[in-house]
Parts: sequence; C-alpha cells; structure tokens
Amino acid sequence: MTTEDSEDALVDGLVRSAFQIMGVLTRIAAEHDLSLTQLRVLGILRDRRPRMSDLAAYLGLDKSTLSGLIDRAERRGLLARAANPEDKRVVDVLITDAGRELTARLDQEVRSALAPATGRLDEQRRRQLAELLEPVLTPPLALTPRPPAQR
Amino acid sequence: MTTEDSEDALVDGLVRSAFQIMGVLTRIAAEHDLSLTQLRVLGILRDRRPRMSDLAAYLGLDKSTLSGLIDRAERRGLLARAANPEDKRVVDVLITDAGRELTARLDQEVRSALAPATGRLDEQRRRQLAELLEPVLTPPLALTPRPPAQR
DNA sequence: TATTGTTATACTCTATAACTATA
DNA sequence: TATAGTTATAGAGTATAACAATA
Repeated sequence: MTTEDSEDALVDGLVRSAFQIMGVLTRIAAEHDLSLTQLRVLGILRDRRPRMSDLAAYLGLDKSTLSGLIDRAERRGLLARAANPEDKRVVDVLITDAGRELTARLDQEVRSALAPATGRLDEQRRRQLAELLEPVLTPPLALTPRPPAQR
Repeated sequence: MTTEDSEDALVDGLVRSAFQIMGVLTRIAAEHDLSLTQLRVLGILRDRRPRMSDLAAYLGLDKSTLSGLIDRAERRGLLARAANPEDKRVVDVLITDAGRELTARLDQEVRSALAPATGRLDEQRRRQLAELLEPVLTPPLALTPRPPAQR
C-alpha cells in the first residue's frame, strides 16, 4: 500500500480525477439536456469548423454515429451543417450563436462546479499542477487546416 | 492566452486529461466488449460488495439502470447477485473469479496504454503530480460499512 | 407507509451494413 | 474505384413510472 510504484500511483490519481471530472461534466450536460459527447462537440466547435469525418475521427466515433448526434443538436439550433465549396461530398459543421451562448454558460458552470476542488490548492500549487499535467496531455489533434498533399 | 487565470488553466488541464484518460479506458473496455461503466463497476467491486442501491448512488445512476447493467455482466459470469441475510429486500453485488481475472488484465492494459504519457515525467515529477492531484480528488464514497444509526 | 429492486417503456448513443453522391 | 455522408437496423445505456416484496 505504501510501497506503490510512482507510475501506478499517478495512473490511479489520473483515473480517479477523470471519473470525477466526467461526473461533473455529465451532470451539467444533462441539466441542459445534452449528452457528454454533445457538450464536448460544442466545446470543440468553439474555435473550429471541421468536416463531419474529421470530427468523427477526432472523437473516436463512427461517421454514422456523428450523423445522429449532429442531427439532434442541429434540430435544437445549437450547430449547423454547411456545404463545403471545394468538395461537394463534404459537410462542414459549425456552431451557431445560440450554441456559442450555451457553451459559454456551460463553461462557467463547469468552472464553478470544480472551484471547491481546485480551490483546495493555493495559487502556486494550482499553477504547478497545471504545468505538471501539461507533458502528460496528448496534443489535441489539429482539426482545422487541410494540407493538400498527405492526409 | 498568456493571461489565463491559474484556476482556469487548471480546469482546462484537468478536463483535457479526463477526456484523454476516458478515451483510453473506453477503448480498452470496448476491446473486451465492456462499456466504460461496466469497467468501472468491476474496478469498484474488486474490494467491495455493495448493495444495488448504494452502487447505483455511487455511480450516479438510477437503480433501474443498474439492474440492466448488472444483468448483462452477470450473464457473462463477471459478477453475481447475492441475497442479503439481514434485509430480504436487499441484493448485494460481488465480483466472480472470472471477473477478478479480467479486471486484473484490464488494469494492466490501462497502465501500459498510459505509460507513454506518464513516462514523459521523471520519477520525482510523477510523485509530485500524484501528490498535487490528491487534494483535488473527492474521497471515494465509503460503500462497505453500514452504520446502523443514520444512513 | 417507506424502501429495495425489477420490469415496461422510450429515447439517446453507438456500431455495422447498405446506400447515394461525388471525386 | 475510393471517399464523404446518410439511413436502416440493432444492441447497450440511460431515466421515468408502475409494480412486487419486504420493512
């Protein structure tokens, strides 16, 4: 118990914190009739306008799954589909003003909900924790540009 | 961007790491035909034998949801229901030997999958990160004992 | 009466397979 | 032929409501 490997201890902590964070995100999403995935999509679209297939790949979902997901959010006016002029097969996804407003509200609620937890560290430790987390994080896949050659 | 509040930066990092960890857990669970929740239940049952209602509350799920979840895992022989002698209404849930073996394998796969990420920190920093994470973590609800008075 | 758990129902999430349109 | 996306279908996850058994 006291003999735990530093790597094991870190994985335990990361997994526990992941479940805790997901619990908060899931609850807040549900309070706005959103699924966790929809909340995540809104967050992604805040500063990106990907095509369906790239978004699906980024989320690790099948294209067909994303179709339904986008359908439901589009019906609620949170995001929209748009034709891609360069390739008529492609459908781009973008956030609407309503979606952006909701996302800002969700973002605020998440920060408030986590404040009691993050507030248990002082300013310096918070910064230190964020810094130590950085190298562990996978860089977010770049969804935006589209290099003409490889793909 | 450089002017970000330390609390905001920490929340961003925690949320990103949560999605990353959940991605790994979901993939590994799926490779064994398990849902993320089932994987989590197996992990919980490793050292606990809760009643249905407590497990549901701990997971933030409705009792009816848990019934189906336990049904499917029980059909696969990973866990079992048992009558509670003290209260005939109660159903306890426990892991089977097969469930325990699978859980150990899953645990190993998770650690391997995360090794490239955690390995980006040296021994000392790993320990430091785990320590800083500790105060942020909600203590896991005690599922085991059952104080006779309150509850 | 209140609590524990299951069942019936309905909707969302998810993947696979088959399809259409475009490249 | 290959790629992008949708639709049809089916199973799992989820909650609400109604119910049975027990307290």
